[in-house]
This record gives sequence, C-alpha cells and structure tokens, in this order.
Amino acid sequence: MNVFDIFTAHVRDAVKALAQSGDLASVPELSRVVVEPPREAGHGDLATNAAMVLAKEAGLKPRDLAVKIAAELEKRPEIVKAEIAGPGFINLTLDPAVWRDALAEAIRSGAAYGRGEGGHAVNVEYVSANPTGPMHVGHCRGAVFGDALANLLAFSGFAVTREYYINDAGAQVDILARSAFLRYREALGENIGAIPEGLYPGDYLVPVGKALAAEYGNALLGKPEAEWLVPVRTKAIAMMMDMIREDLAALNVRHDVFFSERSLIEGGDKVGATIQALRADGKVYEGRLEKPKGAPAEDWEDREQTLFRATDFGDDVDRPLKKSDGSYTYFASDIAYHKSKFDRGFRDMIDVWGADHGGYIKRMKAAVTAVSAGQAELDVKIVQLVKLSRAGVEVKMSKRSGEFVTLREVVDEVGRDAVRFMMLYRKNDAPLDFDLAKVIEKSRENPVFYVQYGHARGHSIFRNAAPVVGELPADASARAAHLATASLARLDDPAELSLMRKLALYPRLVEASAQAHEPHRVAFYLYELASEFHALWTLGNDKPHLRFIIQDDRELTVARLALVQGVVTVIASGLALLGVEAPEEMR
RNA sequence: GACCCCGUAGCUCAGUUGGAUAGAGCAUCAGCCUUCUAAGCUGAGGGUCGCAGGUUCGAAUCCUGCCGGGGUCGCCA
Repeated sequence: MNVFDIFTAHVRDAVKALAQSGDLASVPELSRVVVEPPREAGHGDLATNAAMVLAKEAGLKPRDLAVKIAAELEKRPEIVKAEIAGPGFINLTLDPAVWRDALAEAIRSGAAYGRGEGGHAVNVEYVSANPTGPMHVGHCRGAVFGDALANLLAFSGFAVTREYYINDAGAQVDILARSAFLRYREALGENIGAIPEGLYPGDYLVPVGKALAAEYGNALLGKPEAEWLVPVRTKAIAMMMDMIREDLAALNVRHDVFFSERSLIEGGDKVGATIQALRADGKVYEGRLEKPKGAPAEDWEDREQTLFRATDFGDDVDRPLKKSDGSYTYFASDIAYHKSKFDRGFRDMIDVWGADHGGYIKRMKAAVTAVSAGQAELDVKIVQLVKLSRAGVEVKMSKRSGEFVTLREVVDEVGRDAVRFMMLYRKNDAPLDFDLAKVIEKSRENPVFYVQYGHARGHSIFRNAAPVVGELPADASARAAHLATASLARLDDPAELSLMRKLALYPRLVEASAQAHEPHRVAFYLYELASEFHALWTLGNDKPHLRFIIQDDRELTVARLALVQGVVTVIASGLALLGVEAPEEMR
C-alpha cells in the first residue's frame, strides 16, 4: 500500500464515519473519491476531490460537505491540517513523518519497492518482424516498447509471456528462399550477376548461400524448385531468425516464446479448424464484398469468398479468410494464432504493431472476441514511425534497394541505453524524431545521460562520505540495511521533503503506467526525479548546510545518505524497467 | 469516399484516465564553479491547448461537427 492508497482509504473512512454519526443520510458511492498529489506545492501534501464528487448524492454544497469531511480527517494525528480550497478541494498537510516512513519503506524494500502482486496472465506480442532480413530501425521502437511494457507488467505482478510471431508461412518466405538459392549458386562459383527485381538483394543472404553449399554441396543444383524450395526455405528462415535474435539481444530485448505461423498449418490444420468452429457459430460465411471506394484496385475481381463476420463486432466490413488461390489470408492464420493464445489460458492479450497496421486493429479485436466467446480482451498498441536523422539531416531509407539502416548499426553507433531510453521518452502513438548526433551528446538535452548521471552522482556521494560515516557496503541491499537505521527525523528541509514526496509517488506511478500500458510515463518520471535530485545537490553550493555530507555531523550525514539511497533505489528500479543500465560512475 | 492516429510556448514534447493559476527541455536573455562530478543549478520572457458547439460544480482531457497533418482500405505481412 502506498501513501496515496492509504489516505484514499482514510478519506473514505471519514465519509463512512459521517454516515454513521448521522451527518450523512447514507454512505454514498465512494469509487470516484481519489487522493492525489496537488499540482501546486502551496496546496499541501495531498488533495482529495471527495466533497465535489459526493456533494450531489449527499444533497449538500461541495464546500459544506468539505467542511464536515475535513473536520473528520483532522481527527487523525498524521493529518496536521485539512483546508478547503477552490470549488471544494480538501488539501491535507501531513506530519512529515509520513514521508519519512515512505522513504524508510523504499530503502527497506530496495529493488522490490513499487512491485505489485496478484496480477493475472498477460500475453505481450511484439516485434514479430518477417524473417526475411535483419531488423531495421523501424522495428526498433516496437521491440523496445514491447520489452519495456512487458517489464512493467511483470513488475506490477502480472504473469507475463513475451511472444514473437514468426511469419514463416506466406509468400514472402518463398521469395526469401529463391533469393537464398541464388546465393547458393553464387557460393558454388556461379556468376549470378545482378539480383533480379522482386528478390531480396541484401548481401546478408551470402552466408546463407554458403551454408547451403556447405550442407548440400551441388546436390540441389539444376533441380526443379519444388525439390529445393522447402529445405532452402527452412535453412534461410532458421538463419534469419538467428540473426534477428542476435539483433534483439544487442538491444537487450528477449522473448519467451517464438511462435511459428507455419506450425498452425503443418501437423494439423489449426487455421482450418478455427474457421470451421467460427462457421459453426455463424461467424464465417461465403459471400461477396463491395469493391473498396477510393483505393486503386484495378485488378479487383468480384467473387464469392470466405468471410469473417467482423461487422458483428464493430468492424466496418467483413474480412476475407482465403485468397483467390485457395490459401489462407494472413488474417486467417492470425485468428488461429490468437485462438492459440486463448487456448493457452490468456484472457488478456497485448499486441504491439507498427503504425501501418492501424487499419487492422478492429478486425483483430473482433476476431479475439469471436474466438474467445467474449472472454478475452486484446489491446493493440501502435508505435508510430521513427524519423531518423543525423545532426538535423534526414537519413533516407529505401527498402526496395536493400539500403536501410539496420537496428544493429544504430545500436553500435549510439549505444543500447541511449536507443532504448529515447524510444521510450515519447508516447508510443506519437511520431519520433531520432537524431543520431544528438542522442550521443552528453548534455541535459539528452535525458538518458541526465538520469543515469543522477544515479552515478548518488554513488559518488556514497564514496565521498566514507571519511564521515565510514566505508559503506558496496552491495545495494547491505548498504540499504545499513542506512535504514538512520534518524530520518533530521531530514526536515522543504527541498528534502519534496524529494521524499517524489519518491513516494513511484509505486503509484508504476501501477498507473502498467494499467495504461504506457511505459513512457516511467521515463518522464525518472527525468523529473533526477532533476529534483540534481537541484538539491546544487543547492548545497549556495547553502553548505544542505550538502549531503556534513563533516562534523555524522547522524545528519547518515540521514541524508538514506535519502540518496532512496533516490538511487528508485532510479535503478525505473531504469531496469526501461532496460537501461544504471551506472555507479560516469567519467 | 470510409476508418484509425495526431493537432498544447518559436522548436521537440509531457500533462497523474475530468480537477485548482496548463508544465518541461531546446532556443533567447540574465546569473552561479578555490566546494559532495558544471555531464550540474537559479531566474526572466514566451499560450485563443486547431476551430465551433455540447455534457457538469469543473474540459487540453469525454461527446458531436468542421479545419489541417499522417496512416490504412480483398488475393502483402
């Protein structure tokens, strides 16, 4: 329970007490009552909207009700003052001991501070890039976002499964196979000339050709495609996935499950079975679609086809499940895939997609509702495009020519931490400008270094404090245990209390971020926390009595080190959620 | 034509799920290093929250309609 939960309960108890004593006719609906940190520092420690939310039901004016609630709240010893302000806010001023207790709890809990428990199973699917080449920067954002979201949910107590859907069944992987076969002939000494239009030209397929040559010698040469397609495709996909896994590892992104699309068809047609089940349910039928308006569709052919009744679930049109050649559409396998998630016990699914898939959301949500009989819910998070530039000049990328900036190149150039933090220092559905030159700048303009430096500075203080308090344990939990005994009552400066309030906010922030599926909030919070910490540090320049290390006052120094420990604990925790290192020294 | 996302300070963006006088960085201007890391800090100026209605004690936030930018629209994934 964090401070805000505790005081929300106190406010609700106060209202119940009013009902008990007859000041209110009955106990009103309390769910909308919240306790929040006030925006203005001058408004005390906490504010509640209780009187405004409950006034109507209580038949009182907000301010009149506020007077009653405030009087009730002031009976609590930890509430020093309950003032009524504005339209009926109740601003609470707390005994500073509340914040000191919160700090003590943060230090005691260490890495577990802010952790939640009791969440259900959640499936998070992210990246899911085609296994036809290396990851490029476009994939990067989804990878980092999905990974951080999974971290956040796991920390909040959910049982998270991180999943990657391998699109290894469509026409794309056949093209991959043909491209790889060309490289195979090349590896055997043939001059293949320019790569024909329509095949993948990238030289990342050269090693695949060599591997095939090593494995098969010239056994596949001159054979019809039907004989070599499957083994070449299998080998190429395996090697592409190895490459992708390495790329992801370079970004510190990992998955628990790599789910093969092909596995839904081979060894028992699960796609067909899913369609049959939906058909039995009346959700699939044979019918015709209207030609889409406005879109260029010269080869449009009006034909009867197998359709999913997506319009029953809020989609705009019904969606085809079979191509004209009789094979399944991507959507059909995707339905079976999400059915598999449901069958594996997930009632809560999150998909992370690129912006160009936005038009796909309604039908996928519809499908999840249909295959789960309404028991499962899908949230689709769209990550917007990344505009890559260098010192303000846009870096052009052309997929067709095979000239694109790979994820690996970016990570090698600017570092994993910078990539991850910058990708998360923006709301997922807002476009992102990523400037390779700015991201490696070591300045305030670069929030990565700013936050990491906050952590490093905390450890610098620990190192420098040795002459006053003796050598501190290097191990975080041992040091925390050592500092937990500090007399926190010595921390009474407004700036120190303000920092303690900020730390007390962390558990609430984690909870809200996880619930909203918005890891960027953690990044912004860390920036604010670091900012407040840097400010307090520099305050010591003008006011020496506020420095963390006070030569002739060991007790006060230990108390302030405890505050630093709180800051370091939360920064390290938050950075871990984002998958960013928390260095102890930066030089 | 339809659907989805976005529109907040000169620029890049937050805004605690409907709260009080809308915030931060950059840029501009004025300051702070014999001191625990200046990779830092303090202050100033800067706003019709795209526009117009609506919902209510209260709207940048929710609803409707416009305007502008981006994305998508059967047989790619």
